[in-house]
Amino acid sequence: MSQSKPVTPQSHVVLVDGSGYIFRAFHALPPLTRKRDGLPIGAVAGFSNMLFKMLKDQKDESRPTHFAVIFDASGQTFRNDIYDLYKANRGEPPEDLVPQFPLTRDASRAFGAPAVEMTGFEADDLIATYARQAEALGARVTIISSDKDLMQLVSDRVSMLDPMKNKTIGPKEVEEKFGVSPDKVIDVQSLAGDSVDNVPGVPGIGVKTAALLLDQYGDLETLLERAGEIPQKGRREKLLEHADMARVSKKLVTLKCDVDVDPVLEDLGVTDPDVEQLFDFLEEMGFRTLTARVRQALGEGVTDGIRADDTKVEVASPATRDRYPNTVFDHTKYECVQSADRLAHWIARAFETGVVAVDLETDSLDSRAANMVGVCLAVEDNEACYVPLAHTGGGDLLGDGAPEQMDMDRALEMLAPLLHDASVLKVGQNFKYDLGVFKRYDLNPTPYDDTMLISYALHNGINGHGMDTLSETHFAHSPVPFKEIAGTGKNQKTFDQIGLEEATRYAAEDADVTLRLWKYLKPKLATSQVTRVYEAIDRDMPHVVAKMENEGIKVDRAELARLSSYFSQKMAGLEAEAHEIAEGPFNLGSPKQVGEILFDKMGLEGGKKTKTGAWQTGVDILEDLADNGEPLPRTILNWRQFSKLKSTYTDALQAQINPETERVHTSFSLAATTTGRLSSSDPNLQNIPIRTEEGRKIRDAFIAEAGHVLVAADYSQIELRLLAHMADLPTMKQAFADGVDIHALTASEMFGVKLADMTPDIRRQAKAINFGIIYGISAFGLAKNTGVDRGTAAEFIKTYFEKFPGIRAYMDATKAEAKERGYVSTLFGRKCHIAGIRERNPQRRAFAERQAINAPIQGTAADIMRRAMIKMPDAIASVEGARMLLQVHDELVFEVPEDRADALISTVKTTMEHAHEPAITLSVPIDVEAQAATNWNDAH
DNA sequence: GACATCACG
DNA sequence: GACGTACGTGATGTCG
Repeated sequence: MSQSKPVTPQSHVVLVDGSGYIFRAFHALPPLTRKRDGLPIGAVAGFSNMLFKMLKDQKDESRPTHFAVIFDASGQTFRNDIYDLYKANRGEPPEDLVPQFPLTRDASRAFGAPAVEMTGFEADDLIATYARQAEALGARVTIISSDKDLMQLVSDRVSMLDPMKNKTIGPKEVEEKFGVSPDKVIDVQSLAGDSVDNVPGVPGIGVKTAALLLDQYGDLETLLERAGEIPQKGRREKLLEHADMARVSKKLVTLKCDVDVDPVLEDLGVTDPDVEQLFDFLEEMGFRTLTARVRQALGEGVTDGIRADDTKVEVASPATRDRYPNTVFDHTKYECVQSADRLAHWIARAFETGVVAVDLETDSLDSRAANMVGVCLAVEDNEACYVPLAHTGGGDLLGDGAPEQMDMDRALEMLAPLLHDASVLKVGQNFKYDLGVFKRYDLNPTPYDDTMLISYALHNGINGHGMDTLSETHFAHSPVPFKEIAGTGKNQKTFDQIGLEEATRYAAEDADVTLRLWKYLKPKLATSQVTRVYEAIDRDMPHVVAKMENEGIKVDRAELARLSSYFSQKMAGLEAEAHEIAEGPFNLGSPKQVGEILFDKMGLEGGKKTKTGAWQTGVDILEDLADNGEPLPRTILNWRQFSKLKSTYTDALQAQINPETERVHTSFSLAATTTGRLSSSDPNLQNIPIRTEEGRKIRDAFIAEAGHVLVAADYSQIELRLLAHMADLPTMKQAFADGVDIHALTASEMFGVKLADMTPDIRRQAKAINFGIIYGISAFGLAKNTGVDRGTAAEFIKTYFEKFPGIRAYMDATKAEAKERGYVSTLFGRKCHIAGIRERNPQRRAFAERQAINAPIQGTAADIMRRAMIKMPDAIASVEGARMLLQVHDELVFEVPEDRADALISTVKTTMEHAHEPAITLSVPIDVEAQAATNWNDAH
C-alpha cells in the first residue's frame, strides 16, 4: 500500500476527488455492465481507467510522489449544523450507481492508492486540508476533479485536472470562470449561491454581478458593510436584506483546511501496487482491456529495466508468472528454419522444455483440401521458428520461384519422434484442424492440449476463443493479421505464395502466442475447477471429431439435382400464382416487397412492424393471414419453403461434395456454443430438413456406400429425463423408469385424462409444455406455440408447477445461483456463464434467466453426448468397417457394412446409454433408439 | 455487413 | 399497466 514519505518542494501530491468523479462518470459514460452477470460497473470502469492513466501516463517529472483518492463519508456533515437545508435538494443516488460506491473504493486500494474518507467531512474538506498542507511545504498539488467548489484552492502550486476533459485548471481558468482570482472565489460563491448544493447566497445576484461588486469593494465583508452605498436600488436592497444569508453561505462554501486528517499527508507516499491484488480486482470486474493494458505497462517496465541497467532480472515465480505473462513480442527473434541442422536444434529445445506449441501453415482453410506448407514450433516466449516446406513463391526479389527450404519428407521424418513422444506436450490452437492435416501425412501428434478448448472450458459465454481474440483479451496484443501478409480479395495469396520473411513473422508469432496462452490459461483450469470438464470431456474431442470430418457422408448428387429441378418447378408455379393474386410482379424473396404488397398494396389487417420499421412477414404473421382466408400468404409461404430447400440444401449441398472423396465433409465447431453443444458449418449438417414431407426428401440423398447402411442413434427425450433428475420430479422419474409415453403421462397428470383416453391433441399440448419448461417457460411463449390464449397458457403452467413440485424450486435455485455466481453448471461441472443475469432491464434479465434455466439441461445432455463420442472409437473398434460420421446434438450417425449393422446398433446403444457413467449417476434411465437403413431418411 | 427469415435439436 | 418473451445454432437472400 502507501508508505511514509516526507513532503518536500520536489514532491507532487495528487488528490483524486473520488465521489465527484464517480457521479460524473456515471452520467457521462455509457451504462456498462459486467458481461458475466450484468452488474453495473460503468463508473468503476471509468474510475479504474482514470487511476491507471494517472499512475502510468504521467511523465517522469509530473509522476506523483503522494497519491490518495478521497471520498465523501455517508451521513451528515458540520455544514448541516450551519444550514439544515445544505444539499437538501439532492435525491438518492441512482440505483445503478449505489453498488458501485464500494467497488470504487476497492478499485482505489487495488491500484495501491489509499481510499480516504472521514465521518462528518466532505471529500472537499479533506482535499483542502491535504492541499494546503502540501502547499505550505512547497510541494506541487494536483487535484483530480472538475468540481468548481474546489477552485478556491487553486494557486501557483495547486492546480486542478478535469479527468473527463483532460483539461488543466489553473489560476487563469478559474478567473475565466468566476471573473475573480482564486482567493476571491469563496466570496463570489457566497453571493451567487449554488442551486446544486442548495447554498442560498443572495437572491438576484449571480456570478457576474458578484464578481463586479467584489471588484469594486474588495471583499465580501467590506461589500456587506458598505452595501448601502450601492447605486442600483435592486442590488442594494437585496444585499442589505440578505447579508446574513451571504455570511451563512460563506461558511458553507469555505472548505475546511484544518481537518485532523487520517492518514496524515506524509503517509500518502506512492508505492507500486500489489500486482496480485490488482489483477484479482481487475479480473473480478471483468475489465479485460484494462487488465491487458496494465499487464503491458508492467511488462514494459520490466523490459526497460533489463535494458537500462543490463542486469538479469530474477525469474518470476510460477504464481506470479501466471498473473503476469510476458506480453512483449519480439519478432526479430523468430527464426526461419531452412536446414536439418537448425531443425534438429529446435526439436532438441522442445525435448528440453517438454512443451512445444505446434502450428501448421497450409494453403486452405479446409483441412481436407489443405496441403501442408510449413510447420511452426514455439518453445519459450519469443523463441519460435517457422519451417517452410512447400513454398512456391517468394524465392527471389520478384516473388517468383521456390525459395530454399527443407525437403518435406525429411523434415516430417525428423519431427515425427517429437510429435509422438509421450513426454513432450504438443500445444495447439484449434488443434482439430492441425490433427486433420497431420493425419493425411500419417502423423498423429500426442499428447496434446488445445488452448481454444481450455479457453472454452474457462470462459464460455464471456469471450470468444479464436486466437486473435484471446491474444487481444489476455495480452492486449493483436497478432499480425493474415490479410497483412496475404492481401485481400481475389488477389489474396495462399500461404505457399508468401515470402519466407513475411511467412515467418506471421506463423512463428501464432505459435508464440499459442504457447503463451497455454502458460497463462492452463493453470486457471484448476483454480476455476473445470479441469475435469477439459480433461475428461473436451480435450479428447479434437481427434475424434477430426476423424468424423475426414470420413464425411456420401450424398447422391443425382438425387439432389432431381430435387433441385423439382423445387424449381414448384417455385415457378407458385411465383406465377403470387404475381397473379397481387396483380403485378414482385420479388417473393424480398421480405420488404412482400410486406409492401400484403399490407400497403392489398391493405391486409394484422400487420406488425419490425424494430427497423419494415413490415414483419415471418411465418407466424403469414400463417395468421392464411387462416383468415387470404390466398396470397399461403402461396408465399409455400414458395419460401421450396426456395429454402433449394438454395440452402439441394443446390448448396451439391456444391459441397468433395471431388476427391465424393462425400460431404462438414466442420464441427467444438467451442461455438454457450452450453457445450457442437455446431456444424460449411455445410451445416445439423439442420437437414425432417419436419415436413417435402423437406425430408433431402434426407433420401444422404446414403451409405454400396453394401453398407447408415445407422442413426438418438437419445430419446434426454433433456426431459435430465430435467426429471435435476429437478427431482418423482412422478416423471417413475414414468421414465416404467417406459411410458412421457408426454401422455404429463397430459394425464395435468388434465386428469386417463392414459387410455388420451387424444393426440391433448398430448400435443402437454408436449409443448414439457418443451416450454426446458426453455424457461413463459405464458406468452407457450400460448404462441400451442395456439391457446395467454390466460389458458398461464393456467397450464400453474397446473404444471402444482403437479410437478420441484420444478419451481429448481428454477428459483438455478436463477439464484446464476445471479450470485454469474454462471450455472452442468452435472459434469461445465460452467455456462450467463451474460446479463444481473441486468436491471427486466426484459434482458428475464432472457438471461431463461438461459440460466435451460443451460444446465441442454449442457448436461451435450456433455453426455461428448462423452459418448469420445468413448465411441474404442467401442466400435470391434465392429469392423464401422465409422462414426455425424453428430446432431442428440443423434449420432454411423456407416457400417450391412451385415454388421446389428452388432453396431447394440454397441452404440450401450455406449451412449452409459456414457455418463461412472462420472455421474442418474435417477432416470437413459434410452437410445437406433435404426439402420440405406439412407438417412429411412434410418429414423 | 445488418437484417429477416427459416432449417435443425 | 405496458412491454416483449420460449433455449441453442448456421445459411441464405435482400438491401443499403
